[in-house]
Amino acid sequence: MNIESVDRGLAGLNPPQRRAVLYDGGPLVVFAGAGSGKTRVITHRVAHLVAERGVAPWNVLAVTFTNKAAAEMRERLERLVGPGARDLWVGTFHATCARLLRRYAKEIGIARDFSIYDDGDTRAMIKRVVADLALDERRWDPKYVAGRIARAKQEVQAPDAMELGSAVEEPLRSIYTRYEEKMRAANALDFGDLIYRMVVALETDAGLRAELSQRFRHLLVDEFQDTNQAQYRLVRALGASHRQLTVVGDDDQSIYRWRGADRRNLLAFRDEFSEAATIKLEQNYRSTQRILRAANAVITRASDREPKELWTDNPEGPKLTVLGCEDDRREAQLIVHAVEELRGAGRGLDEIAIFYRIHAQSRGVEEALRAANVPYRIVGGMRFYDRAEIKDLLAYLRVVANPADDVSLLRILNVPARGIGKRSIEVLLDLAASRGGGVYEAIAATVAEGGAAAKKLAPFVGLIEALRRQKAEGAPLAALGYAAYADSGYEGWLNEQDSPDADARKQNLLELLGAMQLAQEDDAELDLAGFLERVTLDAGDQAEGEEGEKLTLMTVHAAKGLEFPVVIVAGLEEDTFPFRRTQEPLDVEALEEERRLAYVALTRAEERLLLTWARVRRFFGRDVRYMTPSRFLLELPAQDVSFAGIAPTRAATRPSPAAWIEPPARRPRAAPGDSYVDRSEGTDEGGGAYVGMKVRHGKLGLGRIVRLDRTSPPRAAVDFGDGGLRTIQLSYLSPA
DNA sequence: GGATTTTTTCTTTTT
DNA sequence: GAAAAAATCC
Repeated sequence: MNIESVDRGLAGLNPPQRRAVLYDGGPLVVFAGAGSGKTRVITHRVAHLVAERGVAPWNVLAVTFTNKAAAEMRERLERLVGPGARDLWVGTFHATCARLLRRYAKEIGIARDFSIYDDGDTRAMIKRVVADLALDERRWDPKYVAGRIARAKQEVQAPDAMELGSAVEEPLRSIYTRYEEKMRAANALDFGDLIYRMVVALETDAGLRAELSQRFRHLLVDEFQDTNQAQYRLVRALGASHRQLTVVGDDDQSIYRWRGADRRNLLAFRDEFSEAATIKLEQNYRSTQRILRAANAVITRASDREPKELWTDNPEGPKLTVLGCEDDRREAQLIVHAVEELRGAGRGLDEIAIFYRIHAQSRGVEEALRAANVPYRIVGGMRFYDRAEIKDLLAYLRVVANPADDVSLLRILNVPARGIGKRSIEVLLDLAASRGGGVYEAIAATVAEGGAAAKKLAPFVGLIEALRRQKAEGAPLAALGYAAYADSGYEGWLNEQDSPDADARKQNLLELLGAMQLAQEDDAELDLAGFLERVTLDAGDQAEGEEGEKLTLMTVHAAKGLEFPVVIVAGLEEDTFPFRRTQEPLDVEALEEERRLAYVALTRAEERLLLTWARVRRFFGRDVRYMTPSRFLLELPAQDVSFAGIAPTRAATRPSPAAWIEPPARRPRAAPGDSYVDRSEGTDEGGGAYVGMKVRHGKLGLGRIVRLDRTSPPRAAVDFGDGGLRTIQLSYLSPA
């Protein structure tokens, strides 16, 4: 990573960078190409405002998208501005809004101690809503519904304004409505709410708008091409009056369309703030000529981009390497070989990063690295705070902090087991519904009434009450956490199990308690709600083990904003990168985003770039699929690339989709009731199945095959009529 | 009611 | 190949 030797003052800045730092005339748009010193411009601009123009630090708000970016910005600002940097408002959109929502809870009309629901909690809530409304969970899959509600919030659409594809989607609106009611009852906000609620509050309450515009006299937004509608409106509401707005972005690096981001916001901003000045940063300080040419070759094929030409004074550098491998295991091995070679040549492990398109690709590489004893760390992925035991303990704490938090309550009510089973929970839910209150109140009422049910519930109520008392008495965070861990019986439960798995869980929980203690030592003001907010909004990297030089593994998305001397990008195959969901066509917009993502990947590299692909890839540990090289590989400038292993030619192209479909050749030879495939044999190509054949599935009943997939094991898409179209392994089907 | 075994599904990308 | 869901056993 670059060392900033001349970070102080303006000496280290080139003319456009300097203009961006010093600009003093209202709204400013900075188009900042990859590696053009964007963060440096933002931090220097903030420092300039505070040090030279006499702006108070607490009047400056700088917004980023990721916690990583926010942390880096804060760190650099502390170096530039000194202790005053502590009073700057620097944070992600979500964290900033959460902070404001708590501070202005009263004005906005929410309770200050709200819980923040992550995707899992949100889905659990939607599941309950779908059940409440007696809708079919298969049709209204909580994950899908959550996506739709999230999108509505990104577009600032209340339930009655929700956009629907057609009338058959009408239930979505009911689900959304009911969901909002239940969230309010649970005193909970989801990720989308944090922005959405803040926007609505600002747009409807002129007083609040005036106050916050006054507070944030200068507003800077990083990665503006990744803003969605709600975030755009938030920025507008805060900045429209004083117009001291600086937005920085690069339409070529817009990679969050799926999260509602609209890269046209960058252009929309220029229209709306028509007096805005535009400054383009086009000199790249990061990469070699070759790397930049390769990246440019990929991005110039994108359509509809703001014209710009990235250039560099850096040396030509070595050629890129493209490595074709037989299969994914070999790919992982060869990557590890390359890493060891680089190490032998004097590279530190912290100078090397491996990127992949999806997290699932990490496993293979991890195995090879472990086998070779190469230390590594993974950014993102299965996060520490996603582990079941961690979420359990946090759920206890959330119930303590927010009595109305039903989702957390239901999570832990019977964990560890207290004899409160499905039936009892149903009764409690009914009781809560009929009393019109929360589940906890229903439990308390049941206990007060006495009787058989009360016997099992009373200790639980006692536990929660005791914890609440400790919290009210000002117990330190870690003490509260330990009390929840020990007194809930969780500790004893794990002790009983005496398995390696239980030991690992104990270890994780102790780590969480340690983290609580550290967090409070760091910030004495931090209360329980604040801690819970932090762990929800900043899932953090997996717990850092022992220190030391480590190789970094992450998705390309996680890599945005970072740079490494050596970058290895794995899995450059069609359908892997560019990614395509099985059976879904890759639409033009999605492909464009994959292209920008590839551009992001390539532009992370300073000196060396190794791109790998595998001809065969295994999925789900079993499926085998034949891959073809990514189109992005084929687009690289030949003079800048050296090829190793299997050559990536178009000739290696996959058989056309038609060839994938088994021709309707043989008639079924099996008698009804037989299975087509011996279930111990995963290699059978599909026996006598053919398109159009009638089949029976144990659960789904009768259906007709509409497509055969020559995967291993073979699968078929089967139309079950009312049951819908499903893709199922042939081994689960029998002739009908 | 709860624990244990088996079956089934699941893979973008993140706050 | 792991996590979630379902089925089965105690």
